Formats: sequence, C-alpha cells, structure tokens
Amino acid sequence: MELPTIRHLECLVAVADTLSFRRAADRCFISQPALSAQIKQLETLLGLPLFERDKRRVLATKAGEVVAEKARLILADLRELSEVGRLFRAPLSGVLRMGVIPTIAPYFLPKAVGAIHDAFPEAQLTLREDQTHRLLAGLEKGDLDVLLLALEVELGDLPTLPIMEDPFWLTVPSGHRLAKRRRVGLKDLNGEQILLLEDGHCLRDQALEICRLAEASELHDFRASSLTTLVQMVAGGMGVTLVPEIALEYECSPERQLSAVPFGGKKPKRTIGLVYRPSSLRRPEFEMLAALLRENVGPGRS
Amino acid sequence: MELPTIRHLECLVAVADTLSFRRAADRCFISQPALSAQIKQLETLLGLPLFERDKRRVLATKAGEVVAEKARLILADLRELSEVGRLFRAPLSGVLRMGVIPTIAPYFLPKAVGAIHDAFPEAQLTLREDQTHRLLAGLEKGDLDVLLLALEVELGDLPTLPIMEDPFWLTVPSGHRLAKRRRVGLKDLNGEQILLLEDGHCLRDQALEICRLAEASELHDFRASSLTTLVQMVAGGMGVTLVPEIALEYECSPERQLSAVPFGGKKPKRTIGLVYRPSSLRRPEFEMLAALLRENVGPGRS
DNA sequence: AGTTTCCAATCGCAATTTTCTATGGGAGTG
DNA sequence: CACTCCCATAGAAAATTGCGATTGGAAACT
Repeated sequence: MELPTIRHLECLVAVADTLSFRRAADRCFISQPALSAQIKQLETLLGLPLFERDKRRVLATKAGEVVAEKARLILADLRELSEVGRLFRAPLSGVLRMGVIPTIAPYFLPKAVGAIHDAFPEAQLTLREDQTHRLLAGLEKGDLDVLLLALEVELGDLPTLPIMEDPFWLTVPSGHRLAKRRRVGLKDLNGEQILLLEDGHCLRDQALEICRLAEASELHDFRASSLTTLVQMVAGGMGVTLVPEIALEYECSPERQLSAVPFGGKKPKRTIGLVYRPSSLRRPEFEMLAALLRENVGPGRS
Repeated sequence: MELPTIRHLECLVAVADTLSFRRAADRCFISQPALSAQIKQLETLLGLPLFERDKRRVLATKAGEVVAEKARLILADLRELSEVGRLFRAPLSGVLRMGVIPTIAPYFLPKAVGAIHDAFPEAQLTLREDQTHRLLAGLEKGDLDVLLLALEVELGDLPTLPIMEDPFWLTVPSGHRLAKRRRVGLKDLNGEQILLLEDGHCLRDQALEICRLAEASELHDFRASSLTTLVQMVAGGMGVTLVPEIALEYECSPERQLSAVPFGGKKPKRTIGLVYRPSSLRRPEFEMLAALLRENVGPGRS
C-alpha cells in the first residue's frame, strides 16, 4: 500500500484553497505541470477524482474536500513536528501566534507583552484579536498556537492553563443609587437595566448568565461593540454594566462620571487563561508562558 | 522552511520501535545505509540528535521519543487519508479493526459478525478482545479503527454511537431468597455479598457503583476473570452477581442452579455502542455499522 | 590473543522520481 | 479573429533516493 507524500498533500491543499492549478503551483513554488502531475498521481493513488476540471474552472469534488481537510491537519501536525528542534534548544524562541479576545487584549496585553519580551527576548509574538469562536477555529486549523481566553466558555477537551481570576465589578453612573456602596450583591441588581456587548463576545454571555441569576434585565437594542463604548453608555445614564477588574483602571476612571463597585459574597468572575491544542508539542512552552504571566500580570491593580 | 518527508517519519518510527538501524532498515524494505541517511537528514533538518549511537546499542534521545510519538500519529492519519478512496467507492469494504471488551464480545459478536458479513460482504473484520483502557490506547495509536464498549466509562471527547441498552439482571443461586421474585429493586441487594470481576473490567466498576447505591458489599478475595467463572461461583452459593442481559441466555440457564431476576423501577444498565477517533474519516461507515447493529442485535432475547 | 560477528557510517554509482521548458487545445473576451 | 487564461501532455534535465562495497569499532566466541 503506497502512501501519499507530503508534496501530494501540499499540492492538494494549495489547489483546494485557490481552486486554480496555476495559482496553486505558484504557491508551491513549482511549475504548473509539476503540480498537475502531483494531483494526478494522488488521484490515481486514492482511486478517485479530487477535482473536476471543467475547462473553465476547477471545482473540488466531495472527496477532494474531505481529503484536503484532513491533509491540512496532517500538514499542520508536520509543521509542528518540524519545529521541535527549536523547542528543545530554546524554549519560547521563534514565532508564537497568539489569539486574544477583545475584552482581554487591551487591558492584559500591555503588561503581558512587555513581560514576555523581557523574559524571552527570542520570542516573536504575533497577536490576533477576535471573538472566542473564531479564535478556536483558528487554533483547530493550526493558524494559531495558543489562545488567551476566558476559560468559562465551552472548550471541549482543549487543555487550559489558568492565569488569573478576573472578578466583575458593577459599574454605574456617578449619581446612581448604588454608586456610593462599598459592596454590592447579586440581589442589588434586581430590576436594573444592564447594558451588554454585542453577540459573540463571551463576556456578553457571562454577563447574561449573571443577569439571569440576579433577575436583572438586559437593555435591548443597545449592544455595544466594545467595553469602551459600553461604559460610555453607562456614563450617559442608560443603565449599568459589569466590567472585568482588569479593565477598570482603563475604562472606569471617576472623572468619567462612573463608579465601580466590587461584589461582595460570591463574586461573579471570569478566569483568564491559555488554551492550546491537545496535540501540541509546545505544552512545556505554554506552561512557562502561563507561569510568567501569572507572576507578571496578577498584582497589577492598585 | 523544509518539512520532513513521509519516509523520514517512517524511518524514524522504525528505528524508535526497533532501536536498531539494521532491523529498522529491514522493516522499511530499504538498505541500512539508506536508512542511516534518512535519519541523519532528519536530524539535520530538526537541528538535534534523535538517537544516541552508542557503538553498542541505539538509544532514543528525549527529543527522539517525542518526535517519534508525533510521527506515529501523523503516519496513522496519513494511512487513514489514503484509504479515503475505498471509503467513497465502497463503504465498509476492506479491513475494519474492531476492539471489543470481554463482557460484550462472546454474547454480542456472534450475531453482530454474521450481520456484518451479510450486509457488507466486502468487510474484513479484525477483532481484538481486551479491556477498555487498552482498547482506548489502541484506538488512540491507530492500531484499531473502532471499539465496541460500554459507553458509561469516561471517554473524553471521543465520539460515540449508541447501539443498545443492556440492563443488568440480578443472578442468584436457585435456592436464594430472591430467586423466585419477578422483580428486584436496589434495596433488595442490601446486605448481599456481591461477586465481581477482576480489576480492569468496566463491568466491575459499574457493578461496584451499583453496590454503593444499594449498600451491598463486595465479596473480597474472589475476583473472577470472566463472567462464566463469575456465575459458576454464584451457582456454588458464594454470593450473587449482576449479569448483563445479553449474557443471560449463555451464562444463566436454569439447569445451572441459577436464577436471573430483572430489576424493577430504575433499572441499572449499561449502554453498548461504538467509539471512534474524532479525526476519523470513516464516521459515515461507523454510522452505517451502528445502524446495522441496532437492527440486528436488539431483538435478540427470547 | 585472535577471530568472528554484528552494527552503523561513509562513499561512489545507479535507478527512480520530480521538475522544468516547450507546446497544444479549449474557452472565454474584446 | 486575435488575445488571454487555463490545464494537460511530452521529453529532457535535475534532484532525490537507494544500493553495494567498504571501513572501523565493539562485543562474543575459540
């Protein structure tokens, strides 16, 4: 039984991605006939057509799509394997592609990036800011190496490394009935109009859950696209909201007519941590990274 | 960035398995110098030594082990990919390596294998009988394609296809106080000595859990290695046990001085089903297989 | 001690595979 | 109808891979 070669898979994926033999050939840095030959070989090997050449456009067959999908995974694994040398020689050197959610990135990264750069000068950090579900897709596909998320979301069996807990603070307009309180409880939220982020943010889902527990209600038709917008709406008196502690000093300064009040008792919170692929060989690196971040971003609030 | 080739990985795995360049070369059907060259290339590519050649024996370095492990996974994925042609042309033809646990195999397989053979004459079924944890390891490594297990065990995120529920029956010696009952409940077990299988059988763990609920106690120092042994011990009057329904007609015939009584109310049971790798491309086949088994083994008890 | 045996590394040459350039033909485009 | 774009084919060139022969070192046997 003959196995396909790596080049077969590379060519296959290139054609599946570009739907063009010529562009695929360019991407593989080989001539177009060479690529045609590879695809043909692979089709012979598998005993099926992978693409319909329609004299006009190229279309992947069902089998082509399935095989290309699998091939992408294999290639990602292989790339990871080929990086193992760097991992053993110098942990956390080289490119590290990290995905971060928008409700963590602006508050957490300034300190984090600095700490990483100081501790691992060899590391080349590439950041992508996006919502949890898209980051997870990127991680799965191998486009990203590690994610920085709120670990409360459903992660399947992805391994996680918690870094810190991040309690939510209730943020209200300065003149609000709760503005002067030292502590609030969930019951205090009863009847409040709570402003939330737009769909897709995990922070929105967590806050919604808290609303449910507190019997507070969401203010509809007012979904903010960022925490900054959100607190501005609160300052404008449209309602109250929940702000993660790491965002407080940036978003809720008193001069903005805002007061932030911590929760007493059972504090609602999120857990910030790293997420990576279970098959990743870089787990030791990620553990070092998590340890570093735990030390350097925890005691950040005054 | 250069990627390793398939052959690199095959050679690496062969050497890691055999710890001998010569035997590895034989296994790869190439000459020893060719294999040496491959390993050397790979070491250059990764930038680290994978094996310590000790002039006497070959020893894998830490990196070598890690890389070989990953390589095995990649090769397994690749083999799966290369079988996709068969999958698309003729589902369930070719070799299907199935793992089955000992408390299912003898009772379930006779009907199942017949049904599979009738419905898919092209299928070449290879069976391995072993305990759950070893089967899972084999599935993970790619030695097995699909498992037939009791789905109550911890399976991580492995996908499952339930086939049938298999209630437990209480099996007692003919003269036992419960022998003539039409139904028993968990409370009836209170105070009974329950005989169990030896460690490692998932059926043992499930029965133990039931003991716990029923406040029955396990009879120590008497762990049977098979259900057959177990019921013989029951027939000998050493205690009672739980027998899965599918095993009843084989194990608990009345002439053996045994009575089997079903549970009433909330019946303790196990669920028999298929388990496969999440990355498997053969899911459609497994679904067909599960459907077939559901139809053909369910209404089997008289 | 001497000899045999076993193992892996090296070298040069041969076989195979891969890729390239050149070319052809179909199908849209202006 | 000329032009362009695209994929397939063909034959030659280049690269890769593999083999046999050989070397050198370390144990095992005589």
